[in-house]
Amino acid sequence: MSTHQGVCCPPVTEAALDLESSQRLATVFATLADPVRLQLFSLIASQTEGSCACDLVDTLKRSQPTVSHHLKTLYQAGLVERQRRGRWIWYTARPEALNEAATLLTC
Amino acid sequence: MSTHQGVCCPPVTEAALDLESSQRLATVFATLADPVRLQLFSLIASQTEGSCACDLVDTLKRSQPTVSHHLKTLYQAGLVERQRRGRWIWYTARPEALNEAATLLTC
DNA sequence: GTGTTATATTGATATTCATCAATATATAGA
DNA sequence: TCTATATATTGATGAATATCAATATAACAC
Repeated sequence: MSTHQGVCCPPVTEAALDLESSQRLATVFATLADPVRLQLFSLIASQTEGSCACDLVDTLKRSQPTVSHHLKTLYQAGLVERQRRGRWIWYTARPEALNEAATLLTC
Repeated sequence: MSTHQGVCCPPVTEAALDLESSQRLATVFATLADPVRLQLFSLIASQTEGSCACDLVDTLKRSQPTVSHHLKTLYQAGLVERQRRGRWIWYTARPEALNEAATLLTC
């Protein structure tokens, strides 16, 4: 963290972002910008043992392909990890990814 | 901030969000999810005295209506304030809004 | 008043993407 | 192998939105 006019500033306000940095950061926010996907992430993150994908369709009231699509998006953004257990796949949150995003916004 | 299984958790991971909460939070993230809009906000936030809208079109290399549209989005999301000075309108960042967003992500 | 400049709005278009049905892939059990 | 189940992928569609040209509004200078 550095300073700007004597006040501690997060990266977003410290200096103007160039287009490339903006694109990278915007991708993080875009991942959380869909309400269904955000709820999906919250569901997974609220269970320390993670969540079985088999349980998420019912809770979200979305089709299986839609849930699978959102899980893929979260995975590719580094927000969740996946682990196969037999026929099932369990997803767990990566809180580090959240911290990285928050670090961009605050000191 | 409360705890979950003995570990301090931000709201997003503390408990599963319902759909309504997810929609509200997702709106905050969606505002920052466009690279041009994020860069625009960063430009404004990096100047403590704010930025004149008249200077932003050249920097962003977008049309005047496009910049105006993004400024409106930022304003409606509470991320910036506007102030008319003669023929010009100056925009300043509201860092509180950033803190609110970050608070959702971390302890 | 007229003219000039700064910003906002309207309307149209193209792109992105959330969603689902259908299908494919993968794993376990018989 | 065959069947059943869990998850992923493909393809199509509709909705949301980023973008711009044209126009409108607002404020100053004259």
